[in-house]
Amino acid sequence: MATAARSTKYRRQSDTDLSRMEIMEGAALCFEARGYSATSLDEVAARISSTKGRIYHHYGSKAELFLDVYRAGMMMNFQAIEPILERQMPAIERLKAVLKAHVLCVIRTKPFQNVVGQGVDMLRHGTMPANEHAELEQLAALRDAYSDHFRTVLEQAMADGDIAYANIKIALNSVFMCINGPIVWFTPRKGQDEREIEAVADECVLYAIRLLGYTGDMP
Amino acid sequence: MATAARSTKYRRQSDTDLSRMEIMEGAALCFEARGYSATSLDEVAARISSTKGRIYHHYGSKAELFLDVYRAGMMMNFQAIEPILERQMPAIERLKAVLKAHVLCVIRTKPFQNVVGQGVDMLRHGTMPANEHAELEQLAALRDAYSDHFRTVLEQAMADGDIAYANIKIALNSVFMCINGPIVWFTPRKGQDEREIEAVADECVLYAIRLLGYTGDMP
DNA sequence: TTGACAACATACTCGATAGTATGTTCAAGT
DNA sequence: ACTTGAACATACTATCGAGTATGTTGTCAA
Repeated sequence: MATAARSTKYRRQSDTDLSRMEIMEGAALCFEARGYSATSLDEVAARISSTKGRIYHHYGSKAELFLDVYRAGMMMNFQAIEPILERQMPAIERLKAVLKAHVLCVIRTKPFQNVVGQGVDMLRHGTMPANEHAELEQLAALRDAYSDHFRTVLEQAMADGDIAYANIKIALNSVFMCINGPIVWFTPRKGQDEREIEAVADECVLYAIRLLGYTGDMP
Repeated sequence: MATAARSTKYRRQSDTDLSRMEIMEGAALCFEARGYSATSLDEVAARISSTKGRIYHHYGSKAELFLDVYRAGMMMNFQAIEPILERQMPAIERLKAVLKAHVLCVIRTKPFQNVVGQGVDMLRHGTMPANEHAELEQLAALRDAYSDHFRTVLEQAMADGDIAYANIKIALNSVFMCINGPIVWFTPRKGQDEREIEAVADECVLYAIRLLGYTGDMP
């Protein structure tokens, strides 16, 4: 009985998560296309051939949905790079690998990453209603933690003498601008296979490490 | 009489331009802080201690005001770099100079540049009502022309063998991401003098040309 | 001085949309 | 069979903000 109840609960939970994910994907596309405040929940619902009722069944407000998309985007990023951080290799190699993993991730999850970006400067300028503001800051902390992973690898590679920068804040910001670039300028074309995407990513990574003073070649 | 009428007209025109500029500055700050669609014209009016009536006296719509800010931002950019393009010097030196002029310009006119950025991806995603859409495309062409100036210098420096890139579209995008970075991450601090700002600009330029494979030092 | 107009301010309208209240369906449990 | 509740859809309300209509003031020309 406990088992039955639990299995039921799990199945239900799974259904719920599936439904929420579908909503989030539609929301991410809409937010990317027109921005948070220009997007109506009716649009989001229409995109997934549904109605606003479904969204409000799963989310308490528009802001709550936005924050869930934000969180999902950050999770995708962490999952992309964390396995690499544990590898035993020279810092410069780990840096290359982590940068490439990040670029591939942002290309593949572009709408979500765009929402992350919107969330970042939403916090910076204090939009967002007061009640959700707490969670927004929590997500910003997540973003900082993510950024710190890169900062650490940068400092190690700098200590090894493989790269050189003046001000780490500016250097890190510039690197992020560079590897997040595809969020802005990349447009997937019809019939673009995995090879081409990887080539784009490689070029972005090359520019990012060159920016840091690296003069070697790419593997 | 004709002279008197013209002088009056000119003075009026000057007053009008002053008033419009004040409105534009308020609008740029608001658009930067909360985005185009989240910004109400009442907010813009309040920021300049005025009312919506004044704005609608000078502009036919919210979109029209936005486009005027966009255009003003682009003009600031052109004025910053055009004198440099005519200088006689090696392409790589002209590249450095033009990059620095751009960075200094975006730092000094940050709110306007932010609006330019919003305008760019407004076109990309087809927001903006149909009637103003024509002018938006006209402004996008301006933006392309601006970008072409950089592309040209890049190609010359490449021909001289001073820099090296694989795909010029990706390289150019990466350079712009880098030198436009301050629009996003730069926050002016109290008592920050011209020297510090120039140091930030120099570092951005350094990263931008390193990104292109330049291995020399900065002057 | 008076008429006219530019440059606003004030006071409205009206459509869009976030949020809510209520209705419907269907699957699972008893 | 009947109940219950999750997962929606439908129908409504309330607010906010773009745009408009009208009022006010100061200035210049005749």
